[in-house]
Amino acid sequence: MAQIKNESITPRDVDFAKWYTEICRKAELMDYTSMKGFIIYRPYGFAIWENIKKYLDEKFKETGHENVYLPMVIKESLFNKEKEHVEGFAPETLIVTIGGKDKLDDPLIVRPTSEVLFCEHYAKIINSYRDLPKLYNQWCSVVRYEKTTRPFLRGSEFLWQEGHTMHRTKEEAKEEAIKMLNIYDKLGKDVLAIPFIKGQKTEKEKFAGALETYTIEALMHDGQSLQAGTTHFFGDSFARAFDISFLDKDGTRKHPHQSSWGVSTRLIGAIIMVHGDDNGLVLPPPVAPIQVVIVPIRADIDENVRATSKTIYENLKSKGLRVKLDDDTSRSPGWKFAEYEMKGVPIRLEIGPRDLKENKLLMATRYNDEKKFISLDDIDNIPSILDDITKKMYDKAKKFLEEHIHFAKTLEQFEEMIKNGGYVAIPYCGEEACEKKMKELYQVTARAIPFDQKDEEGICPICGKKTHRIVYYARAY
RNA sequence: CGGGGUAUAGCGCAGCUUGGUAGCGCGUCUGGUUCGGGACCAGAAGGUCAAGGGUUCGAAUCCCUUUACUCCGACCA
Repeated sequence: MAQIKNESITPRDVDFAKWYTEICRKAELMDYTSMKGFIIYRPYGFAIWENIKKYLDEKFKETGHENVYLPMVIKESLFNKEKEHVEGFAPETLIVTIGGKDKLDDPLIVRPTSEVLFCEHYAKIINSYRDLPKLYNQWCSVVRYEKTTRPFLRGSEFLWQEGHTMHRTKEEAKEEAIKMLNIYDKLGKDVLAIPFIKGQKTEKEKFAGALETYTIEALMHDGQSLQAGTTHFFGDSFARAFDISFLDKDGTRKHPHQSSWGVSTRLIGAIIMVHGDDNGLVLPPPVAPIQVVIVPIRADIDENVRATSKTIYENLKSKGLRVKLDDDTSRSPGWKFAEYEMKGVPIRLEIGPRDLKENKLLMATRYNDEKKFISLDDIDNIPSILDDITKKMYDKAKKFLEEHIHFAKTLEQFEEMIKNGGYVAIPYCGEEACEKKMKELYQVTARAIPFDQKDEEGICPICGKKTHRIVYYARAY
């Protein structure tokens, strides 16, 4: 159990929301601007995003995707082509109506997502089965004019990647959506140390215009669920609306099938709320802008401390680690300890004259708040210690997740179980009316129909219909 | 978009009820002593009191409008 060392931050269990925003600011991840919902990603926060981006970009390329860049505005008449899509996004679009001094006849919508732009382009470049699949991805920002905003979780503008792909067959497009969901899941395990629930969205919760939406849901420390990423299978509805077709091998003209998928800077919010504690941020090593910080003690008077710190710094750097040597003697060690804990640096090495005489130094690990002596030779093991930290953080989060999944057969059981937060599963009849009822009764939404479920007969506790599926409900961000 | 709360120095706040010279703590800068869990002393800098309007001889303070943040709902990555 981490003892509270930093008195300047609101404890997590006292006021989770306040704790969250304090971390965002005090760990120097972001700052507000005078435009509602538009935030500044400060270097430390942006670096986390860059690390996520780097991992994903490699994975995308490994799986045959190409990066492109499309315009940030979409003219209204183009946007209006796919009915469901428009209805889904219309309430939160930001629209440019003036260019120079002239009022625009066809206003420009600042992209809330780029499906229609991709479709307009695909219509021109897809003519033959040989042109398929098209596997495009775009790194950009999108604008959704939100009514209530929170740093990283919900803003008027956020950074993301959006993959948009076109395929010859329905099966292939659907397979793509599942494949990318699995890449996100792997990102969670390898990079974010966050276990996800993988599943399908209900009719009510799926993306505007999609046939099926798949989701990764993460459980925050306060028991609420966060939709961390989604992938969509569109079928050929957009292709029909945008008149995209190709001549297949058999000589007939067909509409290609489409997928899209995205994760956003919301993942930073997930990292904060899954791993953070009362001393601040706790970063999994793969995303940490600083993985190891070296704090020399009495470096001003001790040549050995100074030289050894430098040697260790160079050594770790040569291993490809992101390491910082903080030899600023105008700050006390105590100040530095608190500072790097607030910033969630996974490993801190304290190098002082006393220990150095015995050829050892202190290693503090952030995620479990432990300090132990290691020998100078152990420095070479730090890369594997960092890997281990990622695994342990994942295991810890997974245990928390598993402890917060329950199964209810009746509404009475549901009511009792949902009080403690987390997910409560009930038999899923598929009726939207039942979902709405659940929301009215318990302020919960259907988060996912998990892929991983037993084929057991159950009865929807709302309408009484028989079913073989279950759905997870939770309060959500 | 509905209901509440907030806005005074970089951060946290007092001052407002009862209008009359802009305050405190932390941080910042300088010098010195310090340095193994947010050190100490001395000195200094830093503010159109969110913005706009009104009342008044005079407004941080009273009135109106707008904006942002925040919490609770409705809507969503």
